[in-house]
Amino acid sequence: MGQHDSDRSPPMTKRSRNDNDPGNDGSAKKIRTEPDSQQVSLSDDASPHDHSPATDDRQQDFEADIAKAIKLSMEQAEKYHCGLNGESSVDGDSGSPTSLPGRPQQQHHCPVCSATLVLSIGKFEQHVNECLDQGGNTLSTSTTTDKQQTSSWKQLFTSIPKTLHNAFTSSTSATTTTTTMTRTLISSTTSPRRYKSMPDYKWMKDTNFVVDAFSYGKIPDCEGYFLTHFHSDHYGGLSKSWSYGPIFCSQITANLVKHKLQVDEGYLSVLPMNEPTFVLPTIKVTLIDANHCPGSVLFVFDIQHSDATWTRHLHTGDFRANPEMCLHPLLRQPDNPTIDTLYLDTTYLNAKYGFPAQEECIQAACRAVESHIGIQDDARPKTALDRWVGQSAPPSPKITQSSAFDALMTGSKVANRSKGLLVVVGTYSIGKEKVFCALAKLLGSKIFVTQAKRSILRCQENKELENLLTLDQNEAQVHVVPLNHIKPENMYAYLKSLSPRFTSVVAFRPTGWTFRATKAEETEMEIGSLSQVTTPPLDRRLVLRPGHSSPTVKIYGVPYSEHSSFRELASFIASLDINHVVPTVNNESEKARTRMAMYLNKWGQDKQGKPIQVVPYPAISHW
DNA sequence: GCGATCAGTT
DNA sequence: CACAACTGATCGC
Repeated sequence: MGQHDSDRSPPMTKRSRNDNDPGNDGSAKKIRTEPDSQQVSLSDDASPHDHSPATDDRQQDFEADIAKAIKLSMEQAEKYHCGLNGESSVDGDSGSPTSLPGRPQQQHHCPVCSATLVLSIGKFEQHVNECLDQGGNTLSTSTTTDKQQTSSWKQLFTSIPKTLHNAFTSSTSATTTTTTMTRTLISSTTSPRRYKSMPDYKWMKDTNFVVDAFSYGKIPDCEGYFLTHFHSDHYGGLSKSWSYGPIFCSQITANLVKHKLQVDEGYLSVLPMNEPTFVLPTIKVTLIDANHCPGSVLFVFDIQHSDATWTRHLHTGDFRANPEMCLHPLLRQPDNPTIDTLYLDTTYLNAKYGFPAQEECIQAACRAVESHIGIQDDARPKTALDRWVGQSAPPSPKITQSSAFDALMTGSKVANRSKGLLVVVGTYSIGKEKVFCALAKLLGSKIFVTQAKRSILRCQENKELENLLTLDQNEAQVHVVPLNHIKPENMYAYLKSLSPRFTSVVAFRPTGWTFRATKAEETEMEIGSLSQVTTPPLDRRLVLRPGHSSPTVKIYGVPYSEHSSFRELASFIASLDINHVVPTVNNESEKARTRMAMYLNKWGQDKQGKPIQVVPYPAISHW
């Protein structure tokens, strides 16, 4: 996102950054029972959630206008910042935050009160801020003086929670809109950090818990911070100075948080896997493996109400959906309660994202390595088979023959033939372990990692994995390096540094976006019914093609994703009983939101009146 | 010098 | 160009 960095804390401020953190929208409510305004209903009583194209377009214009206006306001507010606490303003640099003299007046739409206003940008900002301050209950079009604007900013970041609380308890659709809008505006990319507020979907409904929300400072009334997994875009804001409340997560994630961020152990509350655990007298939480990265979990929240009834919500964090999850004793239908609200990882909730199962990718990577072992064999006379294998895009039946051929060779012979071949796998700090483990197994090799990487892997408490690791580059034919190191120049240099132990290198970049559905597949997915979308493709063969290829260096992208594909998301939704879905990814774009709502509504309709059963699968590990 | 954040990169 | 997630640079304190 193109962030503009025009906003710095004024030097004289006495408030700490955290004090400035608004943590505002919606944060002051008690138990939340309002439906999130962005959720999509999958239930029979599916209330249409106003996503007509016309509305969206206008909405988009509003947001764009407002984002601009807000940015300007922020800059102006910045100048006043010293006065925000009601302390005497420091004179000097503040200057006059005028309404930009010389600007023509133009028509604007206030996103809060919906009024159409003909005002200069500066005056318009004042109006919007006033509206925001009042929780959207004003229809006033009056402008404010500069001084009033100052106090209006103070209010926005200190008093809004109360305002919104009131708004929430009075529960009108207008205030719901306001809440969402407030969030949208303030968290827009043009806003300075300390004004960032938390999106609604971070609150777990019917609780005072938040999920993956560490970058908003202290969140008022928040009783617990849940962390789904250890990736920086989810733990962002966590550091050793964390003191805002208990963090609930898996053992592996807790290990990583301790090791990498030095968060005080006292704040870490490890929950067991697969075992409903009371975190409050009326709330139990179950962790289920999310199939994303080590330690990643789904959170099942079961909440008991005062009338002794229970409500269930499921937060997927980041996840790669598979049949195993839907067959989990605590999720499978019909043995378990309906999921009222599903907080869904919608990263790839778009028909253009179709990619193979992880197993298929790993197989394909293994076949690629096998083909290079063939090429490496200078001693062996060239056969027709070798010539096939040596082609850059060998037809897959011949690949199969190659695998069969290699399988016939004795272990030592394979090892000998591949001795000078180095296999490099790129990873982020955690994740993609299955890829390098499978390759190491194929080659009967250990895995080279740096010390730093080893201590990260040790957080998984997996002795089998640890025993495969080595710190000696020469001892392992499989090397794990940071993903962004895998580019041609680096690989040539790396190979040279390891000469003469290794003579060629095959490198893999496992990443989700290498692969795209064909246009035809995309169209079918786009318009297909739920059962059509969940139907697997007939041809699931995957042949990797190197993105870079020379006699000594080959680099392959592998469509190895740790997020669900479009088809898997559809399969997951089809396999469970769900009332509502709240997307947790791609929410910033109106276009994406509309698109996601469209799919979810359609699928919801397709499910009507049909019994819930797990979508047929070729293996329990994938659809 | 440390912590936080953003732009750039694959 | 898609995306997620990381690194390095830069800023403020």
